[in-house]
Amino acid sequence: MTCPEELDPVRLLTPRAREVLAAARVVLERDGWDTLTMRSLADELGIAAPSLYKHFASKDALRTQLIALALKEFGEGVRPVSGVAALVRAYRDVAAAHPQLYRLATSGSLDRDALPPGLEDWSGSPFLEATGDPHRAQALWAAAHGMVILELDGRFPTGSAPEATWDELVTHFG
Amino acid sequence: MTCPEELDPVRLLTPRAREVLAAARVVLERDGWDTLTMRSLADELGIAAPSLYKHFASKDALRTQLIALALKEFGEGVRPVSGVAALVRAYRDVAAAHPQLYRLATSGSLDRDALPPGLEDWSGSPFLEATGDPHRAQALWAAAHGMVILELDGRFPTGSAPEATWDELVTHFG
DNA sequence: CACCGTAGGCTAACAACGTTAGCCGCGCAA
DNA sequence: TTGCGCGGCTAACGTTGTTAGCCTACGGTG
Repeated sequence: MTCPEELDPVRLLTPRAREVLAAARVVLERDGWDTLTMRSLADELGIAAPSLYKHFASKDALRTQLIALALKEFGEGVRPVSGVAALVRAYRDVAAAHPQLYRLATSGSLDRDALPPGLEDWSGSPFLEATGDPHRAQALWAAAHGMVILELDGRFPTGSAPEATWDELVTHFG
Repeated sequence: MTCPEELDPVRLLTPRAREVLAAARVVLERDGWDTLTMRSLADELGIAAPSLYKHFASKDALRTQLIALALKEFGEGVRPVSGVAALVRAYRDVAAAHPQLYRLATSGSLDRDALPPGLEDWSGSPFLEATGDPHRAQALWAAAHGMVILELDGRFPTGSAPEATWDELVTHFG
């Protein structure tokens, strides 16, 4: 399932800006957000750091575009899906495939005004479809996110969450 | 319920270091972690920034001590408690009372070697007591954390999670 | 053809950040 | 008295995000 075109965040970017964004993705996933420096990103592109500001107003604006990209891709990666178990499984997998992007997209503040209107809702709608109820959807999403982010941050004693813990979650919401 | 003395992270600190830590708490809750600067913290104490390094080896070491403090206090704030509903309620309240400290303590990497051994387990044990099963405990904790952190970061459309969403969570795990 | 705006680079520089080096004064114990 | 350690200080470094100002190539328009 692919994202409706009017929600595609890349749509409004100039071609060169898309290349910058793509490079930022690579560096992000390789180094993490805090280690992604305007200079290191510029190096990746073979240009000087200040040149980046021809394409993005600030590092934070770049972050917002990366988040928008993530919402699109995660939304696509989790759709189509039927049933809570499959949704949770897909959510988990898509996060594990791009851990740094996931963390960036789901942690800290979010500049909603800079996002294509409707993208955030579209990205989360599979949870609504799987549960049939808005509050159940929110609760399931929060639970799945909690599992993923704690696992990403190595907060479980075993390092990653045991399969049985995931099963527990699915059981309660299934 | 109070934390066993041998788990108290403040125990090993010099008196002056405790004052620095207390000031850091104030500044953290007021400004947030990224805006807490070695210089701003020093200002709060009326000293110069480099002097802080007489008490903590780095900003990250300071962060670790704040996290240890948080584990202790959150563990205390949530105990004694009986039943899933009451635990979730207490968890939510204690996080809402110190949002910045909560975010700091539960996000990003954790230097376990610098924590009093057993503190992390002790802090999480109420979930084990309330559920009676390790995996259920982990799942419930992850779900509660997901709710709290998404709410703190303003990720719910309504700003904060509706009461009904919390009820949903409690219902499924109750 | 001459013109000019725009896209996209560049260097130099700034302020703020975490951090280090090196120095100094006080108080207490041998 | 001497020494030492605790807890301050200033000066400075490298790195960060960011700004200012300049230059070049190119694509359309008079």
